[in-house]
Amino acid sequence: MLELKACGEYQLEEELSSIDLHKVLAVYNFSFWYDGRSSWIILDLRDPAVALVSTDGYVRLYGVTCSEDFVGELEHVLGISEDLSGFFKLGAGDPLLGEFLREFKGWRLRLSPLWWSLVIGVCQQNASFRQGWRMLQNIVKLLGKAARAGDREVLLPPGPEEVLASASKLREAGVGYRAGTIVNIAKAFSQGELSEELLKGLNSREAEENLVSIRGVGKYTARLALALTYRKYDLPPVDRWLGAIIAEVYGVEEKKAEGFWSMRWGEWAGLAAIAVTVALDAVPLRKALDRVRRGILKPVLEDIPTPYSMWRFARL
DNA sequence: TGCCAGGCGGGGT
DNA sequence: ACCCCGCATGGC
Repeated sequence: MLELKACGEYQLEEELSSIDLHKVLAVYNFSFWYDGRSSWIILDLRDPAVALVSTDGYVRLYGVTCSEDFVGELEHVLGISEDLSGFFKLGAGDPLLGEFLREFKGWRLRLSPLWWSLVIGVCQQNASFRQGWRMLQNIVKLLGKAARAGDREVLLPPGPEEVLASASKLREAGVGYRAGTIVNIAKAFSQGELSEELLKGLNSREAEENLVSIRGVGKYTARLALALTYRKYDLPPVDRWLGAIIAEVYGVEEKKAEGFWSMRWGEWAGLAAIAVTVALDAVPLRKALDRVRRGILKPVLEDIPTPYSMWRFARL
């Protein structure tokens, strides 16, 4: 098994004054990474490194090789120094997100490696929230790699190489025809055509252009990945679900929803798009429209998996 | 049991 | 620039 060395422990302090770590760790997390008290955070998949972060701010760092950069990298992944004041100001009183933003002021989006963000996007294609996250759970369980961090064990998502080495297992994970796209992405990484560093310096347009050149990766998947990996929020991933909700709430035509959303949220449009999925518990479109009409605009469901509650469910 | 769902690409017009 | 269809899979 992969052995990760203990690379140090420390307490997050002043950074936490405005952060609600439970919300940061709970949103879009799996039960095998977060148990309500502490969560595994992936710092690096290539040269594996993880952090175990408790809701009280205590941090343990582990890696195949230790690096001074782990502390800064963790802060980046958790978003604890991200200044969202402009976002919250812009969202105050918004008919769709206003209430959610008041309650989730301490939430920050956790980042994923580019490779994994793209897989997340692909699994959302033409599937319900629940089916998509079940695929991801299956991929980690069937193809992931176990690592020992100190006296604990952690399951890491497969990297591109692991996926290429056992691509047939993708079908077992229930991803259907998406398997081809995931393999295409894995090849792009493996052959060096694509890397997280490569896109970092590009603006969102250029990065999107680069990503959609992979067969099976379109605008939605590319933009979701830009938000989930780089906090590039200026190009929002607006799918049919969000488009229909925007049309309902703001009274615009569905085909103009994306343009409206970009205008409304500016540099925060991508984060706002993701926030809507959390606020509405990612329920299927009909129910989401119904909730919007009834004004239920923050997470309320506990008994079924939702973006905010899925960490409680061993099986999605 | 048949639909059909946070997309996508390829084919039409 | 649109519009429309098929697509693997699993849940309702």
